[in-house]
Amino acid sequence: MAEVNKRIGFRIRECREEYGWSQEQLALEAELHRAYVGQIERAEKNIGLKNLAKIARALDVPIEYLVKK
Amino acid sequence: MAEVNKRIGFRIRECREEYGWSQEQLALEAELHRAYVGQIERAEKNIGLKNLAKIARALDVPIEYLVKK
DNA sequence: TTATTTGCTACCTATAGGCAGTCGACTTAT
DNA sequence: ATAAGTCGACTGCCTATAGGTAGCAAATAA
Repeated sequence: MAEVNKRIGFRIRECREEYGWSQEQLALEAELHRAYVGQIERAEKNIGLKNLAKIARALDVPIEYLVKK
Repeated sequence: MAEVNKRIGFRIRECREEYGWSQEQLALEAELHRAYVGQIERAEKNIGLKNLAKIARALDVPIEYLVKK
């Protein structure tokens, strides 16, 4: 998967762990499925903007923080 | 389509017009199809990160500029 | 041990990604 | 004027994959 997907996967995991959240808890907050969240963190899916926005909102960070180099 | 898609569609168009580029020229630079670029600008598709990165590179702007509020 | 969490697989369906072609509005050359 | 060219809006269509889920194995913690 593209480098940009690895980057945001890593950032999402980082933020999630700061909260001490499990993937399942994040999934709940973002209204997504836990397995899907895992796939995003592992950069197995090329996430679309809508779901990226959902996750950013759940983590209370701006989208640009997740995508920035 | 989601508000985030409208925002980036507008930003892409803005940047493209600053270059004086047609949708076709941007499509060429970004290695995408002209009709698809039009759909993104009109927020008719929920763009994925990979293609967003392609367009940002073509426009020589950071991705975060396109997604920021 | 037992409970919790994550990794991973296989699978389905909704839609993104991608393309051809038409249309109307403008511009420009003839 | 008008024919030719440019551009963006828009449609319809195909296929690749994102989005979403179930289930189980393998870590991790308690």
